[in-house]
Amino acid sequence: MSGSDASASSTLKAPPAQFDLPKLEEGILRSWEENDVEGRSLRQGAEAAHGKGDRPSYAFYDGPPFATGLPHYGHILPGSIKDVVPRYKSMCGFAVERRFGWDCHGLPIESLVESDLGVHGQAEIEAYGIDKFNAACRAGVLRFTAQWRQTVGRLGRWVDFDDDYKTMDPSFMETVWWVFRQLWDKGLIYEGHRVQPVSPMLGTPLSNFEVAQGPQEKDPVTRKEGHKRVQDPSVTIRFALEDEEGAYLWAWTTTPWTLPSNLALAVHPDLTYVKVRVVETGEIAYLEPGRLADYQARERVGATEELSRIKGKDLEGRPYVPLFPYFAKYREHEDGSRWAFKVVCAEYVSTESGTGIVHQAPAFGEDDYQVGQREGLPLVRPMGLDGKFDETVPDFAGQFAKDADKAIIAALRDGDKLVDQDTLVHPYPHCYRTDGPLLYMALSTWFMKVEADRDALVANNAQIHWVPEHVGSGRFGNWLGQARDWNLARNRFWGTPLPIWRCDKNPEEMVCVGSIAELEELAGMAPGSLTDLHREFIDPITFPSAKTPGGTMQRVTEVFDCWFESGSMPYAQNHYPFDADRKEYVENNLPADFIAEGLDQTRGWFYTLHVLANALFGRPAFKNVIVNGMVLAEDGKKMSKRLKNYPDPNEVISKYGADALRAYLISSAAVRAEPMRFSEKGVRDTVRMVVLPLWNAYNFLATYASADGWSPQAADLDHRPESPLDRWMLSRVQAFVGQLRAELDDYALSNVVPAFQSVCDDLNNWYIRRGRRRYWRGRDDAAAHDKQDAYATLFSVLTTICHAIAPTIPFFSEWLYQRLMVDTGLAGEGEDSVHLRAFPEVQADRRDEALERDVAAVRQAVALGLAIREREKIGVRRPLAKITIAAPDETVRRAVQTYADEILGELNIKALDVRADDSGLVTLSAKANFKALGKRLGKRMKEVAGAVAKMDAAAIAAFSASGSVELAGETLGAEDILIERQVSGDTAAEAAEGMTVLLDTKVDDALRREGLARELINRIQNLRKTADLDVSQRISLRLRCGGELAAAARDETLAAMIRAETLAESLEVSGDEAGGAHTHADEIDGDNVVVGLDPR
RNA sequence: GGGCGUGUAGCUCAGUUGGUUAGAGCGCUGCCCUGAUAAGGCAGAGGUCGGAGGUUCAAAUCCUCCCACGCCCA
Repeated sequence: MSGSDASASSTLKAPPAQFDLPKLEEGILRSWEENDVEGRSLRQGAEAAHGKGDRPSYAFYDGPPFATGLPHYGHILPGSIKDVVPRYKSMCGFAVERRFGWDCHGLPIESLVESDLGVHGQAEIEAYGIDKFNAACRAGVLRFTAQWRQTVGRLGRWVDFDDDYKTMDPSFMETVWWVFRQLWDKGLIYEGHRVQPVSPMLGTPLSNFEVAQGPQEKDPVTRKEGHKRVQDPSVTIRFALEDEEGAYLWAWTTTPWTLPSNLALAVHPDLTYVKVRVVETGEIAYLEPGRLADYQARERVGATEELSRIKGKDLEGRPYVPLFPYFAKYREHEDGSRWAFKVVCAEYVSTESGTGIVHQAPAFGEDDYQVGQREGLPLVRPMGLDGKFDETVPDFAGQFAKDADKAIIAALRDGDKLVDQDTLVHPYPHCYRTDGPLLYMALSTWFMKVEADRDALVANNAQIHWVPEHVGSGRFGNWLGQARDWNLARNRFWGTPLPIWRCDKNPEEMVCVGSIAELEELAGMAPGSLTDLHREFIDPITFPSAKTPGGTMQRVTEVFDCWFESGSMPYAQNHYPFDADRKEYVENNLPADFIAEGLDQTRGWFYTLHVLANALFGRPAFKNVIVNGMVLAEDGKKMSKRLKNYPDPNEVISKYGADALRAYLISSAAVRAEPMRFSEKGVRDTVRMVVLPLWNAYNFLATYASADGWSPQAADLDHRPESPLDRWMLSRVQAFVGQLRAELDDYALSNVVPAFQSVCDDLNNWYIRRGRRRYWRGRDDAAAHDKQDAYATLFSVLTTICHAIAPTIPFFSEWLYQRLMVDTGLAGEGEDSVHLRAFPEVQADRRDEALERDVAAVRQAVALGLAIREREKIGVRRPLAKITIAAPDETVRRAVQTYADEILGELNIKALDVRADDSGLVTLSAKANFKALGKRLGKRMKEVAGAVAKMDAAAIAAFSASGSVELAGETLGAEDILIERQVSGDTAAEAAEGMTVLLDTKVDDALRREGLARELINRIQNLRKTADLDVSQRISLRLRCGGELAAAARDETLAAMIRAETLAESLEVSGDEAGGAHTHADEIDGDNVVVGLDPR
């Protein structure tokens, strides 16, 4: 990328003074653009999809978002996941096709266009013209694609927007037809009814989405959206039993307009009903006794006399006289058996309201419809979508259903069929557009059979690797287990039309068209003349019936549920099977290797992909899926544009950087499908905790390498260094690479960033911290080869980490790669980006687990030593004479002995004493091992535990020696008692698992003076820093001080140390003057000191 | 109403087949260290483990009910 820079030196450049991640990222974006880096990566995938290239393909499906809104965190989170995995797989040698997709059809855009045009509902749209309406949808649907491309690109996501797929493309739509035709041929498609909410004023059925958009008055009781509290009639009607003279069934309804369509009465099979005589009128009635009491309590019914009790199921089948004459023909089948107007059983009948006997109009309620289907009742729907009664109900013909309520009630009263009339205020769904009440009615629609194939769906699901696992086995698995047939059709306009042509003379005769060519042939059109499959082009196409003389085949009016289109995406994005070029690719890459979407897609895209792949190919649609949880606002609420309770994603990226946002998101609970609270502070902290440590490490290397003129090109980077510190760090990095590979191979993204932070911590706070002096030596130093090792090791460690983290933080890793490999001329042909390189392999021969354990022991000893110094208030600058480390484990003892210099240097101590026995340092106490003893002892546990706790030093010693003890009548073995070590409060000691550390806190004159010398060095270094001197600047130094400080500064050895540490070529100590270009006055142990220095 | 999750320190989260001082990181406070670091080290404060019952010698963990939040379905 900077290959054009002819003057590129092979040494590392000094690091930039400022760390500005967003700015750095924008530079990387430009260089990716200039050098076609993203394009080269994407083309590898595209080539594989066309059967070219030599890389094995890794199939990734990108789920299409609706393009009608702007991208938000609900897209950015899965977008990040969808970038990390393909980048990783690309670095692992696969070709990953990554095509962006757009969901173009459906309600979101239709609703927007309805608003824009001010045209609402089926009738208005048809009057306006489907062609014009669809043209407006087409023109508007991609209005935000530029913003999407900008945000997704800025996020660093590599995905092909040029070769994207759109569900409105003719090629996509043709494959949807093909998919449907396959289902048709397999006999999986049937015509049926579904009860749907209808807005009568719009003359249109509404989707659940539209219903929920209704009046925003959230009902305080049901808390249902889209409902509004209205007053409705509440009527109780008597139905005369045919088989019992003078006896009636009392039923209740709030929708009198459905009574003309009554076909049955439902009772709960297990409820008990009473037969009573109303004292006042002598009428005999059946109903549920609790409900009767309620009517009586409200004084709607007078006193009654109970005659008998009967179970609901014993009422089943009893015939009654039709309430109205209109559909009395359904009373009996042709064979004379009872058909309608009888009592049926239904579990859903409740006793919360009404009479316990429910009026059934199968065309006007979901429950009624189900009961009607089960009982074989006819479907009677005496009105169209406009809600007006037709001629089959002559008394009310032309009246709107709700308006007819009054007349119907009056008719019932006149016929003496009304027991009670009241009103009721209750929540009822209303139209989001017209504000009028919705009517539920059974409408004809098209279904795909799913229920029959549940077993196969479940079996195929077992092959899918779900992350997290519980979504697959729980939510998704349960859903499959009770899957219902899929209503595929919508009475809408902007969608892929159902390719069914029906004969106008014989509705039974249908043709399902599976391709454009087939339709052209049927309709006698010139091949290639049909270029668009939307309704305005397809609906007018008719052709003569092949079976019914004089019949004309006309398309049914419905379009597909847009979920059917997105579920067809694996085939449709490749124009399968029509595109010969990609046919094989599609077949070879089913199921896909990987998809990722949000938890809300469980019943959405995940489901439709699965159902269609199962129906078409008998296979699952994907092998691995990461399900992310929902991103909530910081307050735990849903993110809401209206409430503005979250920061704009573009602003967050330009403020903190995309790498920070990505790292933050993919480390969150959301990648385990749990909800996460998005916090801007979290992103900010991620810069500091994830990106900066790596920058700091590079900064260190670059600072010294450029000062030293060290060149990685001249170095032997494969050299096996001798220093244990180097070997440890190299081993540590191999462990990191292995861990990252394991996590990524398992699609467990949430652990990637913590593993990276951990290795950076070891790099910065142990490897560099302990090794920094190795980089200070001059060129001619006798230990020059050690310095070479130090540079080479640090360089190779940074390079490896840079590659391994590249999929996660693509920008900073690219920047680092440019500095380490490209600027220095190490990158070869085609290696100009880290993202075109191979992911690091684990080099097992560089792993040294024993060494890693040793270093862990050393670091523990240091931590304990620092804790003691803290408690004893002895700063680390003050040297101490001796540290004693007691450890029973021999390998630990050998480790601290071997790396004694590290411990002594880090803790500023002169001598180390290692021993096995810590008996002089700690007191021992005994505790029962509950886990081991609990099961065995049961109730005696408490008593024995008490006895163990009381063991004294002698008893513990005896137990340690023999490995067994008798307590409270129980024989306890070595496993049953835990010995705990505790240092006594008055010794300078600390104990931890397997190790006890003691410091000798006695300070003699020599130690004290050395401590003072180090204090002086500290003041001088601080002054150098405030004076902003270069780290290699030589100085001359003057100190004004007296007493012990002067004695320390005049001591020959200590003075040499001061000069060496501070790069002082001269050192004067006087009692009065300490002038110079830079001076600083301070106090050490109560004595004044003035430091003066001049650059030389 | 149903299904699936979630609820542990101010924040983000660990917490193994139930096992006895409930942990980490961040933040806060104090001290220390600094010849790379925008850092770092050591410690401290901070918890009715959502609530109530129950099982058990022993419950954050198992059971029941309830509450809150999220997604999906009705």
